[in-house]
Amino acid sequence: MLQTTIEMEKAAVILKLMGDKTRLTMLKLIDNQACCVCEFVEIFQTSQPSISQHLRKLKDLGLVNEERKGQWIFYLVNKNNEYYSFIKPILDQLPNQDYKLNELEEKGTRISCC
Amino acid sequence: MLQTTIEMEKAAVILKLMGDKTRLTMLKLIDNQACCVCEFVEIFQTSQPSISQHLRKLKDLGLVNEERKGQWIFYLVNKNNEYYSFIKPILDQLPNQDYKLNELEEKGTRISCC
DNA sequence: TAATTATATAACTATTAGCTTATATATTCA
DNA sequence: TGAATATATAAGCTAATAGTTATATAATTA
Repeated sequence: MLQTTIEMEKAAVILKLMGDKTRLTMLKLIDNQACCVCEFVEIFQTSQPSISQHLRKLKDLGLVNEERKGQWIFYLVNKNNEYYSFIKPILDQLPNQDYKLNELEEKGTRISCC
Repeated sequence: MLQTTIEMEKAAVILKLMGDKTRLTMLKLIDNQACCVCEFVEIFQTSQPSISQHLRKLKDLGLVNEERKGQWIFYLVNKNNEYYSFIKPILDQLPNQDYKLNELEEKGTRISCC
């Protein structure tokens, strides 16, 4: 078969991280477009440290990249990560979450990255 | 797109369940062939209640089916479950675990279901 | 340069999850 | 029917996880 294979251990770690609604939604969102911490705070209506801690876990596994743009730090799914091919088919089955960003856009609280 | 879609909430619950090495390996094994509790106990070298509790969680979500054959209860991935199409592509990326059953076969501890 | 804004991190707390031990139930077999 | 085998479940313990509060760092702006 042409299927890629991943060690069970690693797969379980990744799936556990994805098995959290906040992190899963984050990944789905930033598979398309970069988002900064303060946007996540508004989208998920939770505290900034909570968001940062979720992002930290995703970053530690290499699933996301961060990029500072001035005072903001933008996060984006790391498509070069060796496990991207594992998570991509999962993300593709999830409902699009872009409406969450559109809501920010309408409220004028979207941070447009240059 | 022709992609199936699943609610975020449900997806997160399923991924969390799959994010455990024991349960993930179980699912991969019984995607092909039925296994009974005592086989899992031997494969994972853990206690019977622990195995039963893992299976219980998978069963509660409808991911697996059980079928009694005499004194044994065999478990199998439920391919009729509405979320099977969600988990199948994940399982397909995992390395085949059948060698674990082959080991039982050699040791003579495989329970052959009629 | 001081105040403000964005983010990260550390410490603490509460909740959850997994395992163990003990026990109950169901089936088989002598 | 009584003993043995297979499985489930409940209760309790411990470890892991997620969130909160407090604080530190970095960049921006007045």
